[in-house]
Amino acid sequence: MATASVLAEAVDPSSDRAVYRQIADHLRAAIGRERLGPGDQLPSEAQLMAHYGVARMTARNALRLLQNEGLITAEHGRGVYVRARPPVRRLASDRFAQRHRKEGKAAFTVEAEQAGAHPDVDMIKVTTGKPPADVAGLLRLAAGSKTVIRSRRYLLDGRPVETAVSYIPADLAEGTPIAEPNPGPGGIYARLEESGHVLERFTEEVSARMPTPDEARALALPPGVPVFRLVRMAYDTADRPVELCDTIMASDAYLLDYELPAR
Amino acid sequence: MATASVLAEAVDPSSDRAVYRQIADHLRAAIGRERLGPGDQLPSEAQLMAHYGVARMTARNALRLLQNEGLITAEHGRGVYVRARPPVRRLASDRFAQRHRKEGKAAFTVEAEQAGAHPDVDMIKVTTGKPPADVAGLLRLAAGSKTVIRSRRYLLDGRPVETAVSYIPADLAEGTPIAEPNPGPGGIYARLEESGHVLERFTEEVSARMPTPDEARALALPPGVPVFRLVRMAYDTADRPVELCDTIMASDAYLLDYELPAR
DNA sequence: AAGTGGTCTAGACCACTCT
DNA sequence: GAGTGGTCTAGACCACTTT
Repeated sequence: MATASVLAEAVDPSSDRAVYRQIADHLRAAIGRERLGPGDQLPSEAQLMAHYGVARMTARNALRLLQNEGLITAEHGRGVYVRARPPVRRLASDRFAQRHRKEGKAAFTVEAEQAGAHPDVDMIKVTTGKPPADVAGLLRLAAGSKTVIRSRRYLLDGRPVETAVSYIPADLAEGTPIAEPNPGPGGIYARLEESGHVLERFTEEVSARMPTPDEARALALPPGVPVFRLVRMAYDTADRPVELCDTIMASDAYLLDYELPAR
Repeated sequence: MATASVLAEAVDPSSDRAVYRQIADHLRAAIGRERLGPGDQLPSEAQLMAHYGVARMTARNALRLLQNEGLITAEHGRGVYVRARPPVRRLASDRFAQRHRKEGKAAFTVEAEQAGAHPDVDMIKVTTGKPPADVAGLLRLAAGSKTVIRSRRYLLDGRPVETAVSYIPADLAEGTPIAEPNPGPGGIYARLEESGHVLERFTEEVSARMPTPDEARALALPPGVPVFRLVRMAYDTADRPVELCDTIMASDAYLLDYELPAR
């Protein structure tokens, strides 16, 4: 029972600061000072009510605040726990370099195995159709042009960490394994290079925001965990964009590494 | 009054989905379909109560859900509004390239003016002292070594968007303008290069999470807006790390651009 | 003064988990 | 069955903004 050690203080009812914020401050401090570590159980709502002499909603508001800060997760019927940070996957800036592709594996697989984790891909769906207007523009497609659309979800040790949708111009993809659920060894980049579209560079555009309800479901995200959105474009040696990949990632599972030029 | 047009539907009390979630779904859909655009006012709590026949907490819970998704902001005494997305600053991957520095301006200033915004820096604090252990390790400092610690906050058109703390090994910085609040034209990178530490490359490590209360205050963040954390390291031509910069950025104000090698 | 959101109380019933 | 969190009601008083 973590209760006694955590709740040494009482709230100051004369303070300007709302009572539920003061309770949250106490708990946050306990987590920060590591009196409460990842996975530890917090006092129950009933214990908070008794200890601070407050109504249930006040105790709940304190907990909700911490939940939205990403510090704790509530488990129905079990209790409230300090959020256990999942192992972080470090994405190196050279992860799409040709040398990694040569070994016949896709980038996700190579990296996961290096990290000693079991990679998996599910919810694979491959179709052909007109992409959204902004995607068509970025791929410099003529009006009405179609793309192969590949969507899938990546899992690490069974935990979903990333969903991605790729758009490849139909003239590069149709009739090739790129339009099949399994694009073969090395992934679609290997196929593109085989057909003469050697890759020259990638651009990546990173943003962060809270997930939509759909995204939270697909990635099994608890409250308080934002997502990264990565929009990556692949260019061939003729500087033609040959793929746009729109990715949503659980931000607590990733650390993105980049290298910047100094000249 | 947006009310009538927005609240066409009623909740299904027999549904498994909680009533407040159903109300949130309605409002979210109205925002998504652009029946409610940025800056538009949502129905008040009283209006939601009357329309759906629910208690106040139920209406509030619906609004809180949307607030935590970053879709709306509540303004005490005024009402609840669709969040107006601030203009986004695009950070190019070559923003620290030497050629930008040559003009005698710091990276933040150059970029802001290009975007037609008024840049500002405040809360500048420069000290000398022992850095945190992880920082010392990354800078490859001997035990007990000191650094110049430069912390500041950046504003764009008056809105705080970023706080940053730089650590520069004391042997490179002490007695130079780097240890002064104003490091002179071109910023600290120009000073480092003048003293023979020509910059070769930067690494940048990007993560995202919800802000701490301190960070939310410093960046004036409403609920539902995550932060980026950028840890940048600068290396000179001898591959010595000459600076570590730890940055917290309002994620709704930034879009990070990177370029990745394909070989 | 009227309307808005912010905080708080004191209950109720429910669904889930564990023993 | 006991304990946990999830939802919901029906009130109250307050602080802030606008008219």
